[in-house]
Amino acid sequence: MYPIKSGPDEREEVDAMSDLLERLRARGWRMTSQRRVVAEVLDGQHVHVTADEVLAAAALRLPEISRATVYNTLGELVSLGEVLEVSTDGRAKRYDPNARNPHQHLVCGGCGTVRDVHPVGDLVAGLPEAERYGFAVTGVEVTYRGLCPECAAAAG
Amino acid sequence: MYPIKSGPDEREEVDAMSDLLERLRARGWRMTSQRRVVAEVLDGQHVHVTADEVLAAAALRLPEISRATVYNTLGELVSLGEVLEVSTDGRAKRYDPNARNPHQHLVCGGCGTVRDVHPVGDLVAGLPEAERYGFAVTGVEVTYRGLCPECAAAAG
DNA sequence: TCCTACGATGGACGGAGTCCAAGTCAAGAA
DNA sequence: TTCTTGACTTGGACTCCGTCCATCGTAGGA
Repeated sequence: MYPIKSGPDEREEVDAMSDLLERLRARGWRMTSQRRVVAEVLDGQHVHVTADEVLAAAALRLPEISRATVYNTLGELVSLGEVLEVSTDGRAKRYDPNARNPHQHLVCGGCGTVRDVHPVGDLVAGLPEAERYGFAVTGVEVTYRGLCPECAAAAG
Repeated sequence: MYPIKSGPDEREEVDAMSDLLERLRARGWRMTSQRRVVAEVLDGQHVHVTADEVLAAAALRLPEISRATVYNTLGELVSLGEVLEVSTDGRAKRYDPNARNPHQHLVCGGCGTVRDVHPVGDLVAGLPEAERYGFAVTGVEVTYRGLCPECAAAAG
């Protein structure tokens, strides 16, 4: 029913998947085929996908899945902390399945590609006390901007 | 024709304004009443406004101004480097007239207030070469997240 | 003053996301 | 196994943000 390719890496992925599905079930998620497919699509991704891309990928397995369901499910995964929402360009939000591993983003101004990166040093510490205006600073999001090798080459 | 109020503070603002208008004229801007009004609206702002807020404020002075004109003018101001485009949430872009002074943003997770802040150190340098994946990194945007004193107090 | 190319207009359009009423079904209870 | 029920899904309408385009208007140079 689900055209899951098999291969040498498959076992590990399926196990990671079960972890995610188990965590979701443990938090009281009613496990529907739609939610399972959305979770699986995200879990297999190593890039940051848009809701539309999730919908397209999910529809390959479950053609009748609706846009509203995809948005609902993504929203729930975000509020459960399993997925990060990233809006790098003011256009479509992207979803980052790598939420359990703290990281920042490197975005290509040409093609929009987003890569996870890991800067060194304490980023929050870079903001002096005098610049905090009494805020309790709890986190920081960093987006590095540039051109990927392909776009840089195309730009001459 | 232009219902510009006059008052004790008016002189200073008009001078700063003339600077901006002069810069724009020097860059070959054809000075229309619409562009003048949009530039004036932005220049008077110390907060980060949406295109819609700019339109509303501009329409007070020039009721027949169109949305397309406001977007065009904002786009030009951005590409001239006079105004920064900021998208802190995935919703409407905001425009930051403080473009001539490099800065980052501190956002309150409670009320959404955005403050300009000035972190110390070279932020781009925090990204190791090995983490750049061949990208030509040209800039960095940092958003510090936290709670402002009021929201922190309200949260207990 | 006249010309003309640049800019403004406003309405249509498109993408992203939300909302809602009606139908469906997962999973616990009996 | 078969209810039962309320959480979930559907799809279409809707909103919001922004862009496009044909047409009209006008700033500013000749």
